[in-house]
Amino acid sequence: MVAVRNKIQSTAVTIQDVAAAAGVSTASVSRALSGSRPVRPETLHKVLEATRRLNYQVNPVASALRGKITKTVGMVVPDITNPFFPAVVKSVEDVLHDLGMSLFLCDSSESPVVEAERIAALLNRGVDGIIVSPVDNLASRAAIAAAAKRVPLVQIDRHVNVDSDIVTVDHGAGIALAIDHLISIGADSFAFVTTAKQSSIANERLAAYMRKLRPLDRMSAHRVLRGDLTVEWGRTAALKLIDESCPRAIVCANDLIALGVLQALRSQGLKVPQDVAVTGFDDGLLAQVANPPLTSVHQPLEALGREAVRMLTSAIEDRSLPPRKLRLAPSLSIRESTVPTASETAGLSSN
Amino acid sequence: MVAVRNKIQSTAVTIQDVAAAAGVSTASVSRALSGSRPVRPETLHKVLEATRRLNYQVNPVASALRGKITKTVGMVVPDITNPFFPAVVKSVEDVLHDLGMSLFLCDSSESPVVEAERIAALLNRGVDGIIVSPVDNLASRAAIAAAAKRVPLVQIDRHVNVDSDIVTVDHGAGIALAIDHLISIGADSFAFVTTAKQSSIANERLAAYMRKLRPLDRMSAHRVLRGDLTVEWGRTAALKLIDESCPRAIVCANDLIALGVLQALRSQGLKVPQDVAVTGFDDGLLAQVANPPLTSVHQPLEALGREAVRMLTSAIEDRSLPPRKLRLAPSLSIRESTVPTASETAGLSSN
DNA sequence: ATGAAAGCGCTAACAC
DNA sequence: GTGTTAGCGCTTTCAT
Repeated sequence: MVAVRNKIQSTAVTIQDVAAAAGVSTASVSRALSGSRPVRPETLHKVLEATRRLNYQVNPVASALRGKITKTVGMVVPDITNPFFPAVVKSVEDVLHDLGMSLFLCDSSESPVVEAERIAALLNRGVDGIIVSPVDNLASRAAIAAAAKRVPLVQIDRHVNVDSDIVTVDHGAGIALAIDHLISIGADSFAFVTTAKQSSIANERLAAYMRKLRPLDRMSAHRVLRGDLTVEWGRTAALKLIDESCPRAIVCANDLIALGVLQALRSQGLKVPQDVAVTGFDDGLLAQVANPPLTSVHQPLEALGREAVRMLTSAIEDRSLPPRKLRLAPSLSIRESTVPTASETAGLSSN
Repeated sequence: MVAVRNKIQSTAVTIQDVAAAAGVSTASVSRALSGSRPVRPETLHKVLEATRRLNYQVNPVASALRGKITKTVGMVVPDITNPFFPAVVKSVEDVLHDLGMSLFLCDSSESPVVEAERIAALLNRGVDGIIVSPVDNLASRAAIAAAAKRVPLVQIDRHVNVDSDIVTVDHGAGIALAIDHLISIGADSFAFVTTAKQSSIANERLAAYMRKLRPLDRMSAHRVLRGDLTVEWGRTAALKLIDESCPRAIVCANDLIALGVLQALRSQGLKVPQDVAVTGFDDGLLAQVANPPLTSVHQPLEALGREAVRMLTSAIEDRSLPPRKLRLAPSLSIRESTVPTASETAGLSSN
């Protein structure tokens, strides 16, 4: 006997059923359940009772068609495979569900074209708002500007030059934290390994690196290697540095790069942090699983997602709100890769 | 002048507008666009032209209310933060969008209760199908069985004992691959570090480990450490092994554990793979960023997602299809952590 | 505070 | 092959 699925099309209970059971009109049921207008306590009670008894659930599709809000939010990330994003997505999904909303997740695969398609699809679906981390400073602009005209939109982490809500951390301050720490453990020569792509965050991080180091060591301030935000580039860049004038500290633009750097240093027999100290940026899962564990600029991933949703929902409720910009403070998670060698000796040991 | 958003509520163009513009009925427009019934080439042409000219897009909400399909799929994963899942999600989202469908993503936070809530929410939203990776062998069963009765459902990776479609890899074969490789490079004593939780995949992996090793070395066959699927447990377990009788090879139930093991071995001054060889399972991002790079049983993550969608959509189209079970073949990605020491010497060097 | 009734935009019968 | 029409289940006037 072959199992056949879905024999029983559980006939959904409608608002009409509830109205009948409660002995009131469908309008009253709707009002009682949504609270859109006051109802007599007695009516409320009858409705609630019938609702519970019949196990009624509002049909969100019908509600959306009539009411013009879908209780859905779309999120577009450049690459869900980069561990930075799942952490944010998790937080977004969590908060959203507590508000009775659902999340359409889209991955733009780092392509502005795909990104524009996804945004268009979300708008077409009638999402109440969009959270997006734009792929490219320039190429993403048009689609995001257009979307922001139609629905509330918040840019998260990265952002293009569009008048919308923005939630991000202070990347410049993060880089400064990393450098201050490296200096405090005695590092006196530096390099910065980053991406060649132009994004708001890459630019901020680079500017902060140069600003901080210029007064200290012009050589270090200009020791900047540009590739992309990948492990491979981290490896390549580190090998270059080792070949040339290897600095005592390598500041990396994200954790992926930092892990590549760690691999390369190890493969060349260099000890971390004794020979070279390394810092990452993001401080997600990767920093914790690194070997040795990686000191990294911590981004409050959960807060980033939570605040993005908070901004979005407030903008959904009141569309006349002016765009706001939230800049969270980063911190530094100090781990083995830059642990001070001893309490009194401030220098990096060189054995 | 403060910017105010969404002044222009771009009045959506409806099927009526297209019908008027094309000089046909709304029914013809619907038929022409959906292909649900044949229309005269001339009609088709007029409709298409008007559609393009007005930039018409079908309203998915209205379509869903009337047509009983929403073109949405729900996916529930236990923890989007585990790099295994983002890779699968990416593939699912990608394929889905090519089919004109959208993805509701939910994270159950490894909780059967949350999982049940999310599944209920998805059903209430009228998703056409569900892809789920169940949290717990027993506790997830009820909600999944109930959902599978209402809509097509495919279990991915992990699965509970419910008559539904299933897509997974052959975990037993994967473990066998890892052990065979370790033997081929001369390992003669083993340990298995895994989770204590009961899941279909954990059980399969463990059974395969014991089955394979029993004939070779009963001592090794029973050297099994159970904790959970985390880096922390990997570290703890490795330290235990080092304390007691450290084997020459450590087989890990996933990459997270393997990374913890690598950290612990390094912290104790043991060299990988010279002193101890290590293998992981999943072979996602983590295996590549590991230091040293980790030999790992490769799961075809992209294929897993793609096949899950394929199964789901075919079940959506024909609900009378019997449940199917797809078991993909794993492979082994050999990296530095178990690289043979030399072509002729089969043994692990011990210096 | 409540009910009756009019649609939201679309698709599926049902006629022709 | 095409048009007409009746809703899908809900929210919201408009009366009362």
